[in-house]
Amino acid sequence: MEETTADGRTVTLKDLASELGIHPSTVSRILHSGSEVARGAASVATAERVRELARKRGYSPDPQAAGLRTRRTHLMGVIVPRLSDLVLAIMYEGIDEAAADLGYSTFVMNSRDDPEEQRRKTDSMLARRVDGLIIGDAHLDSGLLQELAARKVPFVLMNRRVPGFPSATCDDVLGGELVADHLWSMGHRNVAVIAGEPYASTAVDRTAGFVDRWRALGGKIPRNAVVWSRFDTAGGREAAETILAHCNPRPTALFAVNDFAAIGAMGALRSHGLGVGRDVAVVGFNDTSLAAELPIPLSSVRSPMLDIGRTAVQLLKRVLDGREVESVRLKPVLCVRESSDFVTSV
Amino acid sequence: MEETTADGRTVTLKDLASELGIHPSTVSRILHSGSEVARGAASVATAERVRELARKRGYSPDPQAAGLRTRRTHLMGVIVPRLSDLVLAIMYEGIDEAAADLGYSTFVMNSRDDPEEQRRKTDSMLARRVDGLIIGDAHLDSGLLQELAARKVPFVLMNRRVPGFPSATCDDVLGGELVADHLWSMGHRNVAVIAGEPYASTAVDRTAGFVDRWRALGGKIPRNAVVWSRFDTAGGREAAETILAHCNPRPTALFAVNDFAAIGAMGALRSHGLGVGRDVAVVGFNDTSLAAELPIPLSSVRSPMLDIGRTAVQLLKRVLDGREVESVRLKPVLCVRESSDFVTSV
DNA sequence: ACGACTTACCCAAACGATTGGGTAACCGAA
DNA sequence: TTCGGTTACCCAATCGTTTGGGTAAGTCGT
Repeated sequence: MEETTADGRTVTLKDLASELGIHPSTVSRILHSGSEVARGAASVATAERVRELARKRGYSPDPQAAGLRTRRTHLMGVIVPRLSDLVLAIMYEGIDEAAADLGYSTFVMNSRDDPEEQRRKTDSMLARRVDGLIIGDAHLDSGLLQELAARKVPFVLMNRRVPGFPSATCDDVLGGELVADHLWSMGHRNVAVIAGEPYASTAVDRTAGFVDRWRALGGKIPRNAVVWSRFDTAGGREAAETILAHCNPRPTALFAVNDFAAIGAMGALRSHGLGVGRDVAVVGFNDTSLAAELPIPLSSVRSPMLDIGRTAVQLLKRVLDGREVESVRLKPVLCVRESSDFVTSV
Repeated sequence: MEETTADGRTVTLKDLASELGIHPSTVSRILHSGSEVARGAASVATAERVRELARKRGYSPDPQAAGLRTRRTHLMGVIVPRLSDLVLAIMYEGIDEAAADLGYSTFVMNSRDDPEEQRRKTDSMLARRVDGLIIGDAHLDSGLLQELAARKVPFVLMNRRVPGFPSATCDDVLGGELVADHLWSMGHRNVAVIAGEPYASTAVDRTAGFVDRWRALGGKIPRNAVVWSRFDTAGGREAAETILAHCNPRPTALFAVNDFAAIGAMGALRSHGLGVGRDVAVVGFNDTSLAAELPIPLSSVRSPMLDIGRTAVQLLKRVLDGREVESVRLKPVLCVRESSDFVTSV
């Protein structure tokens, strides 16, 4: 409601207090705590009058003033590589929802995966006095996290993990293993991986899970069959071109650690006259809403993106409450579709 | 940098002042205004000493305290249907960037296009004391905007417009016209429109632009060839199914007011054994990064999403400065690709 | 030598909420 | 009667900045 007084100002505690002829602190105590502190602070009758008036005048506390006094803003800062990455956008929706449930609001900023920008945005968040940070763009090789920890900034990681820090992620290793099992069982023996950016644990873990399981099954993966790439469509296309140019014999299956890269790869295959889901199998990761809707539906590892976001919020809340936290790895599920649903013979 | 004092608190104006043996207000005046107010407030030498110490101690002003005093938060609230809609995510990137340039931070919230939720999020933003709102989910039939205007809340619209309020949008009517011209010139005479949600000006304007121009060219569009739908892939698929089921003769071209709906439509066509870009032309809208990368590249109207976001910020800034604002409609460009790049005969 | 300016500061009151520490009034028990 | 304990409040300081209004000291003009 957020009403204003006759003269246009927003309603304050003092307004309520003077209208009822009681002291602002009493009003604060009544409105502040559900009932615990209120009990003992005022009579039931007064409490009711206060609450009634607050509702009537549409009082809403000023978070600036409260924050100034209490030194907490009830704000969580979220840093992601880019919100136009569907995966991060969905995680953010989970965050937004879970944070609202806990009475927190969230700030998001894009770092474009640029270390310089990560620093700037982090500082910008801290200048805004966020209570804590959810970092969705952690690089495995960056010192930023150590610094933050040294400065005792409360934070948790999301999406990507870094050993030694609490994080909410998908079990990416397992995801890679699921794909290895699937492709192996469909008869593929000659595969390649579009591996993503080597600074991101998502890329590294998915690739490692796949490669290690593949070898455990008795398969071989030559060094040049693992191609690091950007996470977007163009990156996937380029990686696929590289694979087609250098791998001999040509792989019968591609695992891209990201749906967008997979879509790019499908485009490249098609340009080379290869039938996706017939000549070459393609499997992506994340099962974004597009995967199932593509002209040739894309097999993909479904990661619980909303839950990852929600979990990150819960972890950060625990950190803010000074409790112990442990990293959470949520289980993915493989969704097999037309793009890899054919048996090939050795 | 955001440093802390020996005892772990963050550095305040008072800390700087007492270390230099001057009054906090003097420090404030020096740090506050670039040079205008500083001139006359302190000697050049003192000013330099203050700035030097501020840098050394990593002083950053507390926005809570400043906001409490000045009654402005330097916060812009942004409300979008959903950030997982790539179009809105990109506009938000434009906002984020432009707002940062002006010294503002932004809050985003998802309303899921639900009127109830729009109210809740708006209130939540105002409770946070944002200086103004950028509304990206305006419904043509909602009273919310009138209420906000009556309450003198500073706001501008983005993405969707509503007559009577300032907005930053794509010239959607023009976009629709471009598609009509294109399809007509390729020889199509029998077309259908996947029109989107009727409460969104984007959908209405694009459809109107297309239909009006089509008729102006001498074409006909039966009533059942315009199908309202959701904006996502599934919505596009359903709408295409409806069109295929009810339109006789079958259209040779489909215009979807949104790339995702277009992708869904391509899926539906394919399931019916129709070749996109051979039997049926498909044109989408927004030219999201996917359009060009699809197995069959999708023709699409490119809308300047980043600029729309940036413009919205500039408009809101003008409103906050108490200046006059006029709505801005940015020009789109048609990108023709394989999905509609064939000539058909009548 | 006197007033008028200017320079370079200081003072104190806000902004709105929170919170540790009162205290007056009343009740019941010893 | 006195004391302890409640109940139902009030008081005042505090968070970190900002800002309107001082004022003492120095400069300049006459």
